[in-house]
Amino acid sequence: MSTTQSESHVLSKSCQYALRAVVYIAANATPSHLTGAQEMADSLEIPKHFLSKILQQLTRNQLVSSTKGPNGGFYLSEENERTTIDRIVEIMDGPGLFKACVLGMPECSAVHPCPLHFQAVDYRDGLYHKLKRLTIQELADVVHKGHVQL
Amino acid sequence: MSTTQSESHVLSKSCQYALRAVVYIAANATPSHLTGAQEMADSLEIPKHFLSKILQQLTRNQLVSSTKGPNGGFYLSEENERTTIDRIVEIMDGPGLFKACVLGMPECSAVHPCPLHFQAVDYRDGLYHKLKRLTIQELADVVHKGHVQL
DNA sequence: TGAATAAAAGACCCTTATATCCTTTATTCA
DNA sequence: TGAATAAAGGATATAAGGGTCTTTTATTCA
Ligand code: FES
Ligand code: FES
Repeated sequence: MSTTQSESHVLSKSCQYALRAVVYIAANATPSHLTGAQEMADSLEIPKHFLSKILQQLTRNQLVSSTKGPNGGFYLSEENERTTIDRIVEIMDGPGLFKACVLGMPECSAVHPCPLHFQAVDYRDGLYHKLKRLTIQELADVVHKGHVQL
Repeated sequence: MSTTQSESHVLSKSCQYALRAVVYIAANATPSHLTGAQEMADSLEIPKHFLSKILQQLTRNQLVSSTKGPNGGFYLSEENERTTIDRIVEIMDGPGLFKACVLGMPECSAVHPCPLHFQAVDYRDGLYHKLKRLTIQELADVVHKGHVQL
């Protein structure tokens, strides 16, 4: 009589880690002290090698910047700081997360709605539009002001 | 330079299938013709054996009713019809889906918010409260009136 | 009673997400 | 130059979700 529950989530773990890491970099990296993967892994309690993979993906897609070697690490260019959260989500979890039907139907629109479309769509779109306007820098500011956990 | 994207989702596939199946039963089962797993699998285009597993889980938890043998199948008792959607989601995906932090932090509250808490929480709660009040029967009615895909 | 039917149950496999390890490349500085 | 450092990259391992198959149990009805 074992009731197996598949753990579901809005954002994949990779995406959650990515967001926390980027905010961490924004809040902690300075020109004289870049943020290393090790430091981040320790501080955020994310498996180091997994974090590295994620950071690689983000740098490849130019959402964060990095330099190798001693005193190397990750940082954000001015342009990176203006990146909006939805871009990170899109890179990590793909586009379509905020487009897809909650019931997994092939189409999602008011013309071909599923039974839950009208209950779900405003929630989904609401969050999406907020993330579209929210920048890394803005999140980092919130962290600086304290009162949020990372 | 391959950018692997982990597919994420609000509801697990099992849960999506469960919801569609239950609504299908509500909309199609009659006392003289119960809904069989085969019929549902064909109509909803869900792998039959996988669907069976899911239906087993739902019947074990008394969210749907069933009888074996010829002319057997699934149906909803009056009580079943008054089940709210959130119960199904809870059985399939576990509680905590609507409680958990979007960034995966151990706590989620206004007292210990993550950087995205205030952007995400009202939408999350909004959907949750809708599903808490919405019954299977109400969804089935929408289907009967047409204009929704299943 | 027994053949047919359909759900219940359990064992098993495949794919994907998550996580770890090892090697290579770039950079610093003594 | 060369030793040390840290990211980049590739290969591999583990866990969970998704999916299939076979056997068992309950029910109907000829
Ligand atoms: S059709 Fe299902 S959410 Fe839009
Ligand atoms: S603490 Fe992250 S969503 Fe509430």
